[in-house]
Amino acid sequence: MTSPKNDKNTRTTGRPTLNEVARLAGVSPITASRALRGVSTVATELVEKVQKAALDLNYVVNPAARALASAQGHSVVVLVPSLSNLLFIDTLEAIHQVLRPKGFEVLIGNFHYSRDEEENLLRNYMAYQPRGLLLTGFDRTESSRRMIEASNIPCVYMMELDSAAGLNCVGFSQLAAGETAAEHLLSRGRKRLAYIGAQLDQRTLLRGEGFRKALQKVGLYDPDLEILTPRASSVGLGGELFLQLMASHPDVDAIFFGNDDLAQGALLEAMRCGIKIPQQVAILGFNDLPASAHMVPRLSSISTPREAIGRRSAELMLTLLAGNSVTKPVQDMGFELKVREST
Amino acid sequence: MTSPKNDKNTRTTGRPTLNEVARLAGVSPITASRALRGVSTVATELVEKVQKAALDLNYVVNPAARALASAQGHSVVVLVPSLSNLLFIDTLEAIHQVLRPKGFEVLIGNFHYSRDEEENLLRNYMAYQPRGLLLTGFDRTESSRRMIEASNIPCVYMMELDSAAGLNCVGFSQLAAGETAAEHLLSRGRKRLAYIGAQLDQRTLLRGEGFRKALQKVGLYDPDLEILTPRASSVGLGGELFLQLMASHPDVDAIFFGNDDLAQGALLEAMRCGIKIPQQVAILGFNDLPASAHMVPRLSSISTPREAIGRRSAELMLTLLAGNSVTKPVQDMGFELKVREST
DNA sequence: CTGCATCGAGACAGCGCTACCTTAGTGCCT
DNA sequence: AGGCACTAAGGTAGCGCTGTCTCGATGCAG
Repeated sequence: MTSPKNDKNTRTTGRPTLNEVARLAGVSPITASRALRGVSTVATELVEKVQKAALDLNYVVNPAARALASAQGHSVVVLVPSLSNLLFIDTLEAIHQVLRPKGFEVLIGNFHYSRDEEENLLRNYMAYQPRGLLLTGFDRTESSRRMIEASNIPCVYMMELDSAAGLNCVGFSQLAAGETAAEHLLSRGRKRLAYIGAQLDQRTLLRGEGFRKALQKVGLYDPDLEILTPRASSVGLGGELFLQLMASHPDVDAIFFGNDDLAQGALLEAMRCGIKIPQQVAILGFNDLPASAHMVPRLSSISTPREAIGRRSAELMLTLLAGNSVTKPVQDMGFELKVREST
Repeated sequence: MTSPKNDKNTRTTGRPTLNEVARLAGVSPITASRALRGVSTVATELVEKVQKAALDLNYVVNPAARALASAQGHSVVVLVPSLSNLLFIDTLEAIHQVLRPKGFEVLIGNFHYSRDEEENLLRNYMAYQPRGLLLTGFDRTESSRRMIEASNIPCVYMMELDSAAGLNCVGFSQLAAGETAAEHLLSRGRKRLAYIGAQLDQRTLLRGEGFRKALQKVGLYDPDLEILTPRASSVGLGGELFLQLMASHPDVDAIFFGNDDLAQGALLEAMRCGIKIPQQVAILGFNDLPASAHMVPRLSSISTPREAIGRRSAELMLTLLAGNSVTKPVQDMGFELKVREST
């Protein structure tokens, strides 16, 4: 409508191009390109002129052309194992918050806790020539690993720590979290401690391992008091497994759940059958989901820095992309035990 | 490592190109292009040869080059108002499930219930020349509307229905849902019915309006029994508003909450202060979140077809993109009242 | 006043793919 | 048998942008 030249040529986008910006600013296209990208070798005066021209024309770069010309996309790929629990949403949100203002497109892939699906996503997203990869944990197929290696794309691993391999990672020690859980329950004088975990990803297993080790140290570990299932974590499942455990082992006096939704389900089921929490059984959750503090009784939990991990990972990625050296490749964001009524 | 030619030219991606595929298949690049895109004018025999060559070389198209040459991206933009409650996750997941196998990239934008932010996202994503837009609801800025109009990009509106404007939309009647809520509570013999809504987006307001109309019809509407707050919906907030309402209007005997997390918070708070649900107050939620069926007492709720809306919206988009005519632009996916213990 | 290093700006070419037009090949009608 | 419509494949030329090289302008030492 408002466009003055209504060419019949359909191959153009119709949107203003860098050439037009350059013409309006009275400089060469190259200079306009550099000015808009903030390349330092352009005179301040020209930069301003170009920026004004771009604004006037309502110019936005064509990412496809840019990617093609520079053989590099302007995106960062984030792969998470799940979206359907809230865990990774906070992290994703924080990543967006950091990366978008810097002009990076965030491509989200959900691999549903499947290594093969992650490999597939990785293969597909590589076509976009992303500038960076933000991955969850270290557990992946050999092919995935090779692809990452071969691509030479900077990579940050989230959620777990692994100081050995010299990778960039931002997270907390899942092992230590499990230990802390056990120590807290032990400090309450409990003797028969159980661990219930679902959705057996690497992190859930590590937590369980930490928990087990702490119990073994004081000679209170009983393998019968460990329920691990690959089923997806949910409130309903938590209630179910809780009842199952209480039926088979009525003497249990404390349970650590691998995720808060499981623990919440247990609290609700306990209320339904009149099991007193924490008098008969202490219940400890993990992740400190928003509802946990409001449960009856209020659920003790280990709060995880999901938002901070996302933010820090993204910032670390920016550092890597800027080519700056990374002083601390392994960033332990810690966790916090929230003691409430259920323990 | 395995690459035979290690050119010093850094501008290339290093990945195999269509030209190499064509050469290996013994056809021209353009034929290879057509073969891989499934253009029908290529002989079956050649298509097979090209596909084999592509497979052998592990060829993946360069999306940037494709987008540049065809002046069209291969992405579909989805804009949702929030990720932090689970509502839109199911929908997004379903959209992915439909669109990714067809080769479309799904670009997700979260506009945090802000019209301005939506406009911003829209403007940014337009640069990617998306093939389609999946938007939430009809409430947006005039600029956004114009941008959508001017872009000429097919658009599907999710979550609400609007038969008047001739737009493609997939959802359910928020108004009818509010009415159903009121009718259900009235059928339980309740006389003092309240509505508590947070995060006042268009849909929450419409639900409230339906609820109000149904009450007005039977002369039981009392504006004092309506709490609306722009604060974000959460379990904690639900408990808070519930207490506030019970303090100011102890005679309330039924509450419809605009979202399940609010209702869950109310149930928990009620238990804490010994308010009997549903004897003293009936509580009805909305969206039927996973935990609701496990609350104590089990929460009655209106179940919304979030997954189906996503799937159907994506399918509708595929129809539009294929250039096929749409027989039913307005698709009512309905909702379902789940009667449980809390009413 | 000349020569050299330094720096800012432009010319050129090409990234990998596809739209458009052209050409070669097929069968079918007159 | 010749001409025609039609189909299948290829040639050509860009899409909009940026890497690389080149060139002119500037500043300073000799």
